[in-house]
Amino acid sequence: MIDKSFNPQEVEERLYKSWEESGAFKAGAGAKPGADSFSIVIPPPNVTGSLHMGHALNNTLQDVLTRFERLRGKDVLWQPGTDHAGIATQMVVERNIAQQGGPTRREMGRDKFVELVWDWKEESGGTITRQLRRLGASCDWSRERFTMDDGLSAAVRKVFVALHKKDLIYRDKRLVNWDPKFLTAISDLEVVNKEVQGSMWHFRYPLTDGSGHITVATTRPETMLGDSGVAVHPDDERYKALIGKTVTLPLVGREIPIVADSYADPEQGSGAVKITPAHDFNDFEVGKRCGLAQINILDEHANLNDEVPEAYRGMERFAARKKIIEDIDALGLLEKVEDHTLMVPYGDRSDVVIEPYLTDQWYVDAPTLAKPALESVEQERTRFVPKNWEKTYFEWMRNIQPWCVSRQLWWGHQIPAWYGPDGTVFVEETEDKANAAAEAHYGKSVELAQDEDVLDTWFSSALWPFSTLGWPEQTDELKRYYPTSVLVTGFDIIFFWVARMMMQGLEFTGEEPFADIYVHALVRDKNGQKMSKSKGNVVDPLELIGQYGADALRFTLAAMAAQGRDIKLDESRIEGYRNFGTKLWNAARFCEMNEAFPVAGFDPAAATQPVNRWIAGEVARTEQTIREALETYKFDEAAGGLYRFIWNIYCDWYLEFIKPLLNSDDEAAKTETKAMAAWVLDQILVMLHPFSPFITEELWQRIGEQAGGRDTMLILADWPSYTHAADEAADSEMAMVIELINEIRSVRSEMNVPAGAKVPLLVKGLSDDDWVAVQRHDALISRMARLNDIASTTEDAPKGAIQTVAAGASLFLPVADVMDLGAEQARLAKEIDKLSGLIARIDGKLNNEKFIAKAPEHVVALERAKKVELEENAARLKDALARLEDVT
RNA sequence: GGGCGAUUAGCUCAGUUGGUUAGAGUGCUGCCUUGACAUGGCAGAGGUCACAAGUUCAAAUCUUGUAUCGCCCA
Repeated sequence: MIDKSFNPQEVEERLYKSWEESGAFKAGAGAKPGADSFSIVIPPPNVTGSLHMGHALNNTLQDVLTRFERLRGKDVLWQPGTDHAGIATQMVVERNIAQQGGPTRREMGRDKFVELVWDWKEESGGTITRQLRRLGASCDWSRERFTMDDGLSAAVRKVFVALHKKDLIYRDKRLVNWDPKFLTAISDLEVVNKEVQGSMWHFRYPLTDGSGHITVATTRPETMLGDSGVAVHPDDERYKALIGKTVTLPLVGREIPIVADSYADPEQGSGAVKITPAHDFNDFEVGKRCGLAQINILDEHANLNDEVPEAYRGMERFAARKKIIEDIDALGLLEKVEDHTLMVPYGDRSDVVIEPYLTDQWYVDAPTLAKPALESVEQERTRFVPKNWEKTYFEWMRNIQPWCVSRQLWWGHQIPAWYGPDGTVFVEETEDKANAAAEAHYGKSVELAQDEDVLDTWFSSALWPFSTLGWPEQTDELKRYYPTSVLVTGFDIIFFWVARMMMQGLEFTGEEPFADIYVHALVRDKNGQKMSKSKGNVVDPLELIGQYGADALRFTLAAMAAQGRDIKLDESRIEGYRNFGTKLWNAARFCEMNEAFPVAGFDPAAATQPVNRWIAGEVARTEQTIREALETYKFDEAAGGLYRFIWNIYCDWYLEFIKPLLNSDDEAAKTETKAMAAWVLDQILVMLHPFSPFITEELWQRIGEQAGGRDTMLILADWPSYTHAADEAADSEMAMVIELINEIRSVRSEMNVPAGAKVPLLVKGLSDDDWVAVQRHDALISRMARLNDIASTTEDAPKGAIQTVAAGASLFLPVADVMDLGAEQARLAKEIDKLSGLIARIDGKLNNEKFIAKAPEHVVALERAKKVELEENAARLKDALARLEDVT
């Protein structure tokens, strides 16, 4: 006997284990011979990560697709894994060591430190994959990959070398975003610009010829020590005469030129701008155009270096700012200070102010690689869903900058570049090859030193769709599963990851890495705020799983995943969908109690009972809805369709309809009905399984135990394919029955007929066919509308009868003893009023010549038919009201 | 400044190519311990579809503008 309610905690772990151990998650499990492949690579979470709502949504949707396609018999691979998250991981391990009072990473040295990171990874790196299991993710864990695995590392080296040989990777001295906390370069995407209240300082720079001064305005006074010029707009009349003169830089004494460059904005500040090419991205460009010196005044910690006057050397950048302002002021050169709002770059992980910093770094020629990646989407070989995200992609790809891929970290793929004694660089996949190349170059063997830097984590993530399948080896998996079917991801990493996978995939495999890119929403809290630790509004998906079960959380996320819209998660929705699970559970219990178990070889098309023919048609309709919705990534429609079918059709109507049949003496009808009830339940379990795998599998197995066993676990069962269509006669018959019951229930409730009281029903004016149907369904109508008799009449309503209309007929409920005449009059009047309003509206249309002339015929016909029906109903009710008034 | 999106019931959200009496969940009200389910059943109240103008026989839906909010990129 099935328990009274579903207990997720009890079954989730057990079922997950049995799925995984049985091999059901493995690539190709349950595939039909010759089946098409369906593959997804997981967006690899950081190995340091733990499951947040975004992951929960992202992986729920992937799992829905994966399970759906697996049920459909495709050759499915959901490829899981994690990335090594360079800075984040290094940071975590450094912090751990510091907390235990251990040496710093520099004290222990690179090899020892990297070893400790690996130890940490082995011990703690599995958190998020364990959490994905709790969510029910059916990925092929036997193929789990890590971006620093040997195979993936080999792929990284191969790609680096190949790009280098094609000059698509090169070393260059440029300004980078320098993180002075982590002492590494970071990419533009890892910088967050924050608006802060600062000041605009106006400094006077004396002209070297003593003829006065020029005032420059700056938000970063400390950089003036590195100034190598002053720029004014070439058309700015105020300064035209000064172009070509020089100023003597205060505090430093350096003589620097005044140059003309349209970068200087006459409207901003004083219209003259100091130029510090080594410490500002715009100034760098101006400096190049005007031939100004690049003077680096900072060290890697962003303290002032030896390029500045002795008084400032070694000072921290913000302390230096303060002192410089004071010193300029003391010289009488501080003209004024204004309040100013400005954008300041911060490191997204370090949260310190980022310095533009002049260093040697490795760059990927992204502009070149971007071209084919752009065409792929333009020519729709890869499609964004929803489509509007392609604009974001285009925008980024068309303005893409060289990608700085070197990082001054120890945790990551060390760059496969070796330097000879004279600095000549040898880029090769292995040290041996580098040595050989060096020997060929120098004519003798020399000592080489490998580049100390590692690659940006996204460099290896960009290879994920093919490196995880074994590339550069031409493996079977690569042939079967690449290109992948769909990438499921959030829009926040379109730049970081999607664009880069497109570029590398095309460059190295010649094919787009995925056919579709489904971009899902961001999960926000119920007030629409982005969840973040600092705001403290983070909802932990694991807590929700503990509270409501994984199925409820998954169903909620899928039901709310409408395209192009963020998800504001309200816990009451999860509760509602948990209840939905309970509802299904009890429907299964009902079937069990009535010994409605699946019958082998049952053919729904052969059913004879109208209720059964009707529900079989509803099942087919539902299947079509779900399938089409999932094929177009409309997860919300699929979930909604299932919800409505299961609760509002199967439970609310079908199971109620069949109760009299199950208790009848008609053995044939009983047998058919039991088999149908069980068959529909099985269909439900299969179709709901992608969304709520645990409860459906549990029911599948429990029902199976009592029905002589199942051929397979639900996870590997077959998605239905029906040969029968809806039976229109059965549909309209049951629709008529439903209409009658609804109308009687409604009118009873409105007239306060006690819920327990059974009353007789008289029907007048029903068509012959409908009357036959009513008689056929006498038992269930009586039960559901709480009637003790149903009879046909040609007479007017008896005294004291409630009157209403449905199915084109008049319905009389003689309840003289409980009838409140006044209330009945009021009810009828209100009803007539409502109908009159509707009729007037239709008349408005039908009396409009233009409507008749221009609207399509079927629309006009529909309005006419509606009018006739409404008028009939109104006439009946008016009649009823008139007779009531006679009585009073 | 550029781009994208949102505004529909108290709250969270659906609403296909214009034609429905504008829906669901949750909350609210009334009734019901009716043999699957009170994590439930039945019935009900609740909406000028942000605002304005336009296109159309017909607008929640299309166009333009306004307001408010959000995100991304400068």
